[in-house]
Amino acid sequence: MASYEDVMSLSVRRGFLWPAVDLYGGFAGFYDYGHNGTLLRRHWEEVWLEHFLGLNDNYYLIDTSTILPEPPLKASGHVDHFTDLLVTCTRCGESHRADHLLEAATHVEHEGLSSSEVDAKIREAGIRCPKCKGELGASRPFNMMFPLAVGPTGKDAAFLRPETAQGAFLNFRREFEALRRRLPMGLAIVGRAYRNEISPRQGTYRMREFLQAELQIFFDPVVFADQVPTASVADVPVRLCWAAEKNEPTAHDLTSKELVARGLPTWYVYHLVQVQRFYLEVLGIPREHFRFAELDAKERAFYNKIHFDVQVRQESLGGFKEVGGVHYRTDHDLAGHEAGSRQKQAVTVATTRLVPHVLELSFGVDRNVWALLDLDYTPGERATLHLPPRLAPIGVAVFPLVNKDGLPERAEALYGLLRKRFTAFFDDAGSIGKRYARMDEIGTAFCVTVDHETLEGKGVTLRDRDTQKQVRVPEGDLPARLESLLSGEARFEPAA
RNA sequence: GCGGCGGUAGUCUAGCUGGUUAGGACAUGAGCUUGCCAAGCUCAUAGCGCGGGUUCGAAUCCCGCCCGUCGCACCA
Repeated sequence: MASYEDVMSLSVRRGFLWPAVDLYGGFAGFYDYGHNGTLLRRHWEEVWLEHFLGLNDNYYLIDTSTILPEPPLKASGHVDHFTDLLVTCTRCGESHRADHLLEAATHVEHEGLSSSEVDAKIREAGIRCPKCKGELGASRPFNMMFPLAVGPTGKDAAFLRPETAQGAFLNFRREFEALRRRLPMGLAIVGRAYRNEISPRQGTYRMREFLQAELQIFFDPVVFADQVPTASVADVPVRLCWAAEKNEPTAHDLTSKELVARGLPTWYVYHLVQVQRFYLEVLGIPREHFRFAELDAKERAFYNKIHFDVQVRQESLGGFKEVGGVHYRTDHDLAGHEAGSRQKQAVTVATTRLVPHVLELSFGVDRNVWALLDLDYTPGERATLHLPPRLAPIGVAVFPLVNKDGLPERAEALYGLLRKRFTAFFDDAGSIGKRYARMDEIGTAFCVTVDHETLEGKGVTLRDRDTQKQVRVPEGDLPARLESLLSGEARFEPAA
């Protein structure tokens, strides 16, 4: 666990991440990744893809446009739901959401009203500022999406995509054909999304440009439960809290069976287990720092029927914070695009004709990287980033014990060999202890040192980050040994 | 967006009741050392967020902006 200051200091000093454009004073809501941050993030993406595409043979990665014209975003609901009309009090300057004020005063929902209609209704109902009773000014639209002018006239409205998900829905029909009409079908996208956040804060937690990793699973709700091995997870405890407990730092363990008994679909619970496995086993998040958090109907997005957030407790962000979500979007998206595009989205599988439903596994990549930095970093005398070996920016570092007697040349030759298979790093500056310390702080799990015994054919030393223990390994065995250590197949055994 | 607090080398910080060659620690680079965990010595690099104002003189006082942070609002 590390404080916000510790995470930022490490990130800046060691080339993980920092505020974008800080040369010019910074640009709120945007962060850049340095060389180590980029490697860490890429490794996170690799294990994410491996884990989630591995859930089914029919799950694939695609890549789609980050700019979308208005019609699909109208159909998805973003144009209407993503735009709020704000009214500002002429006396105290406080801004309020017009629809909230109207709803509070008239107890009627007011959706999709224009700015002038809202102004008329506010006057009609005689609504004043709830804070100071001052007179309210004219309403103005605030859209969380970034508008763009595309083409020479810029007449056709377009936006930077507010989520990657739409790319999967827009390409559903094409991929369904290309993948030979099978369900379930999974389309994953790892890419950037953009939201004009009112107040971006807390490092990479809330940004205006961010990376999402999402898997949209298209399925037939009638048969999906029989298509996933739900029995295999029946007794697995799932760590979660209910909507009413979300503000408490608590969590319970309920088995999959119990969750199903409470009314969650078996296929939904199965995916909760798979997401939990990713966090606990692949990312190595301590169990007590992980939970799912239920969202009630009021908090859920308009399209979600069942929604649990994935949360990781972080000291730097002050508690459990959302890093992902498991959303049952029903047929909302495909049905919406069917209406918007007037193109049929229903498909026939075997004898059933249906508009597939969608289960969305959605993750904020930057938030995940931040969570790893928070949880895995222990600052102090022996500052160490305890990343899972595979995720570390550098897989293996190679050092000569001293800079004489031909050791540097020998070490460099070994480095040249290893770098073809691993993310390797060579260093001959300063003392050996300092080099180990530097590697500890960026999470390098294994360091290889060439010493005088190496020259006598007695192999090299292999050092483990977390125990600081060493073993001698014949140079020829090194690649295979590192391979199994980095993949997690083998553990470092000082006695071996 | 509103209000409180803040912004000094890469990092952490002293200085902030105006006058300092803006100090330190760590980090970084070069060299000498170095025989396994941030050792030592020598030298070096590098800073007052941006802009304006007050003043003989501004890191220091005032204003605007930017950025950060906490609270409110927002987070479909």
